[in-house]
Amino acid sequence: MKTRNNGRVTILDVAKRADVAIKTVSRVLNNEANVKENTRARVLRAIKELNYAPSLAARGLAGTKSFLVGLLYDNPSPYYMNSVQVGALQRCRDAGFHLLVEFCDADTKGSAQRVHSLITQTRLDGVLLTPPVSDNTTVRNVLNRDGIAHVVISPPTLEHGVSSVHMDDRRAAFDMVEHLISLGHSKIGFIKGHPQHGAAKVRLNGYTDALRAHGIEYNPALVVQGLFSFESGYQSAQQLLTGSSRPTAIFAANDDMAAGAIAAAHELGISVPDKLSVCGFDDTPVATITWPALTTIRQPIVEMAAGAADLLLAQIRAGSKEPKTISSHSFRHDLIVRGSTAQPARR
Amino acid sequence: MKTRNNGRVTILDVAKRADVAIKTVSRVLNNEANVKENTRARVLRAIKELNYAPSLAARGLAGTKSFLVGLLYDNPSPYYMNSVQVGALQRCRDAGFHLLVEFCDADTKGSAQRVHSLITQTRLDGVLLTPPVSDNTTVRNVLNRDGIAHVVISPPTLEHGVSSVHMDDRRAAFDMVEHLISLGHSKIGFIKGHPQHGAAKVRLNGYTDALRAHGIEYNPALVVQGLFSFESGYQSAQQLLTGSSRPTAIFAANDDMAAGAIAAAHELGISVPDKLSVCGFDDTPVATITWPALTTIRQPIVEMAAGAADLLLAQIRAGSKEPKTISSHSFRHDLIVRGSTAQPARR
DNA sequence: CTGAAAGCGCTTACAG
DNA sequence: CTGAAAGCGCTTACAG
Repeated sequence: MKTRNNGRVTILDVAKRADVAIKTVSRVLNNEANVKENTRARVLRAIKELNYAPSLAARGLAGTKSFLVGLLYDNPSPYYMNSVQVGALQRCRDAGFHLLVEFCDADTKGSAQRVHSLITQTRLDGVLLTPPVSDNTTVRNVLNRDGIAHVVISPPTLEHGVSSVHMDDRRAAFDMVEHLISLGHSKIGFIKGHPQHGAAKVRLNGYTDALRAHGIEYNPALVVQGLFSFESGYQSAQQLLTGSSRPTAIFAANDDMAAGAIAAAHELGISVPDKLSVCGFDDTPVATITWPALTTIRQPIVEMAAGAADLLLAQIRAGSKEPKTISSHSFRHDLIVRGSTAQPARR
Repeated sequence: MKTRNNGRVTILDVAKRADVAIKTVSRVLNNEANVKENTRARVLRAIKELNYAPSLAARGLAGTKSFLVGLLYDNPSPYYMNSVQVGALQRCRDAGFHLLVEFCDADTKGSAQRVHSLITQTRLDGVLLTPPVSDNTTVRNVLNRDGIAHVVISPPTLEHGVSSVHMDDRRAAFDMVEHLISLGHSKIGFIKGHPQHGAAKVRLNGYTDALRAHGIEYNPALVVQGLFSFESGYQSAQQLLTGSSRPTAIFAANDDMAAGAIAAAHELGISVPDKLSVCGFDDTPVATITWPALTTIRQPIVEMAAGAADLLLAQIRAGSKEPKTISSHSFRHDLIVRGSTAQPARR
């Protein structure tokens, strides 16, 4: 009998050594019931002695699970992405799953086709969607059609039938503006996030909510469009600070833009926080790198990603049992006050 | 004949539709020679019509390739890691490979065992090592023993028989110090990188080289230990700036620490660059977020990672043909002068 | 230039 | 509680 096996240790080697059938080894591998304690111990010993690890390809081909989870991303902030990966990776590893990172151009028409190919090729057990892919309904439709478990991280809006982890961005932005108002500010500028990112709009809503709640009239001249980048924050702040109605505080929809606003203030010789308060959103490391350090909203990204992985793994374990296990998990935000906000300068 | 196929499109469906044997479809899939143009076209059409994508698990199990590349990392800077991933991911995708991201604790004894398990489970075709995993000889030994193609990104030292991409860190640090000297500085502080990262030592060597080349005596009081983090840069700079021999310039072994040094200067009321020049290394986005923006060394991380992926994919394609194709690629650095360095203040 | 058969290393579906 | 057989969807090794 010829064989192409390159001396790799297979389930058959383990079975022989433990003097059982391969099916029994398989049972031990998959933690199935109905294995005598003694037999299980013998198999485990053989596995250890042979340094055996089962082939994912074979398991995937024969069974229903690939032990592969996909992480779809597109161009997010490096800090954000890194945190997501750390959180997701840890849970996947603990559960014996591997993480496949795939770039997913949010704009392109071809994304649906590419996600479908990815799934048929790799037989992904589940997929994690990060913003702005979270907003992409085309991709989500493909996932639904192909019956692939998925969890959306920070979806633009909460929907029935969609598993997600999220934070109350609107409330968080509200809290931040209230913080500024409580310091005595009323001319508060706002730099909006990327127009195509769902969370961006919600943060603007929180801003206007807070103004309304405190009887401050909304002034469109104080709201400018940003793109979530340092550069866009810099330009937007410049616009606000050299315009006709100069704010005493600027709230940027993320930390990078807030850092840009601080740079613009430095350049214009406007000292922060004495003459201008600046605050951001997310509490990425950027927030402590600026001078002064940023008052911001802490978003627990690592925990959220870990939570998303937990939800996904639970769905995968449940399999295709009806009803589908849809669940969402909401995370708390925190207002982090640092040196970049203070009372407005006296006249 | 019962079947467990869940209505998935397989190579057999394609073969039937194109009226050929599955072997012929396989040939087309793998771009093998010896297929009549007409036949190939017929098969390709069937593939398109059926929206067929071959199962990686089946290909991996039957053949010699898994189409999976591993990226081993441990705790690097988010910016660095993100850039590496972007560069590697793009090339892998273009070549039809998928990227498996795996955390690899550089310290732990168990890393060898875990890497071996990873390889036997997933049958990775190749592995990319990022610093500080690049320094881990235990992991590299496992890779060699298991005969897995791998490329090391920025290894601590260049070795024969190891494929790598790298930059001349020593020369780059030399250039930076020479820049400071040319501005008129002679009391130049240095903040060292993490003691366990290979590149860190090399940058220190470049610093001492430059001093020697310009007849400036090495002063140990001007060299302090950092950890590549913002916080460690902050503390190290504080130490340098409040010590007995205060430098007129500080060169930090990466941008994060340089940002920390700028923060320390701000806190002590020492203006940058008027009273103190500060410079970093890497040219991450951090370098443009600080105020003033950092003079630094640009390291082409995305290009280096893409180059590493190219080398790895070439090795994989070459297969186990002797002699092993070991090659290294050296990348050029650039000195980027921004606002954080200037002539020293006059007495 | 094309194809029929065996095999990759597991799990599924049964049987006992 | 355990096992023998079939099958997953491909590639390898041949044969023609």
